[in-house]
Amino acid sequence: MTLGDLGDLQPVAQPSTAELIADQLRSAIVRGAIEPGAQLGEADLATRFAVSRGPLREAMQRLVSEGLLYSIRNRGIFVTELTFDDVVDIYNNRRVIEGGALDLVLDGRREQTWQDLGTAIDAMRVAADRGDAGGVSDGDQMFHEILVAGASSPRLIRSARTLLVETRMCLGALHTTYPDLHVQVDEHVALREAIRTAEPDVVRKLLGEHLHDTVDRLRDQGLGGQE
Amino acid sequence: MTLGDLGDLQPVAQPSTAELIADQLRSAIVRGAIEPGAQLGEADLATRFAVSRGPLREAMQRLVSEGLLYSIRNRGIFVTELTFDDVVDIYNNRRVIEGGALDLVLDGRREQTWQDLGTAIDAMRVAADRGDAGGVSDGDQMFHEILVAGASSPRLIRSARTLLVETRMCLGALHTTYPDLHVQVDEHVALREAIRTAEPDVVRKLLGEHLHDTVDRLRDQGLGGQE
DNA sequence: CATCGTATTATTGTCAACAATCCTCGTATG
DNA sequence: CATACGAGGATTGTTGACAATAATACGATG
Repeated sequence: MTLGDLGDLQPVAQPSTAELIADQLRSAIVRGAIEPGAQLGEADLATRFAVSRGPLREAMQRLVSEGLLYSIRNRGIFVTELTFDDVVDIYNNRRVIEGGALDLVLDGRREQTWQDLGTAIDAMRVAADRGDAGGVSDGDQMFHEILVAGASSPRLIRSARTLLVETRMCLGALHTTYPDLHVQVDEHVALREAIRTAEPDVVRKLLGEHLHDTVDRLRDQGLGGQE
Repeated sequence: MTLGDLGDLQPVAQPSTAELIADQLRSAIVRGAIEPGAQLGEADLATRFAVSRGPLREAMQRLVSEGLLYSIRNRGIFVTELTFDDVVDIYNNRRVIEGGALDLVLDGRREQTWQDLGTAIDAMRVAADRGDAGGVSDGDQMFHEILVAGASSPRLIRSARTLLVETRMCLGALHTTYPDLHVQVDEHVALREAIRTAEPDVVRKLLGEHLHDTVDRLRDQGLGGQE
């Protein structure tokens, strides 16, 4: 008995409980539901997730190795609080990672990536039109995620993911950094067009400035000296 | 009661048990003591580490999030096996990460980093003189770790660590890739000198080629098509 | 003989109880 | 009054036992 054409079906991935809890926790932290510096009481959280402390602890260990949490022995696990130095480091890393991804994209997948980025642009525009700052921020993240995905490098994608999570962490602290939402959209539109047509050096520079601008805005608006 | 000058003492870090076990496991995997694809039996490992299954599972979750292990629900946790595509991806990422670190180093810490790299060079030379391939490999890793440390970016350092671990994983599979150990040393010496004196573009290019060479050697020697 | 169904066994997933550590608050003492 | 000491409570660290799932081997059936 031979099988017919079933399309490209992929193996079902049954995520472990630890992974599920880790995802929940991560989004809770990003959303700001748990504020930086706060301790994650095991008993409390365990009942909240309706699981025992065992799986919860496993999940927390994952986030520790991602750098979202830190643990002090016999005291507990806490949400990492980002200093301004961290913000700088995060954006430095984003420049490195996304810049590296960009190089790979420009080396043969420009058109495809340009097309994929359309989804994010559309989402941003719609959100901006109705003044939905959160939606624009979502679109922003989507844009950069798609950009990195264009490099089709599993490791770059993972690095970018954690960096984007950290980005949202500091953004969450001071809600929307752009004066006008449409400015944010336009910046990404320009970047997208450059990816299709401009010289590599130019695109690269544009991305660098785009990320540099954000860190400047963050410095001006919120955390001046140090956290 | 005021305290006198105690030097720059830093907070004592009592690592959690999970972290300790994770370190042990990581080195065991890198060393090749556990071969890729192998399942990590919990009961067996737990007795081996003289702990219960709880802490062990926590440690394994860390390595899962690092990508060294992967877990299949209700089946177990396994050591990830690197395909040739992974090798390419690892070296692409190393180019990105170490290249990014290099940019930061060249931007104001050239002399200092050049000096720091001396340690690694010395270690490599000594090892090469007595034909100790493993020692040279250690020095190689140290070199790249110091290089990235020069950028003093916690996140770049962590990314680089993970990548170096993965590098050693595939290297471990086919023991020493250099025809002559001294060639390997000389390549690093050239790179180090360039970091002190050469134009940024040149240094960057040199590093890129250095990493590219390695992947070529790996393709020639061991894994041709896939896996 | 190949295939399907089933019992067995081993391994993972989960939990609740116990031990160890730390924080807090009250008390004693100089 | 400030400090040191100690009891109590709460939280984390660890363990062993139990439940659930999947791999294996064996026998039944077409």
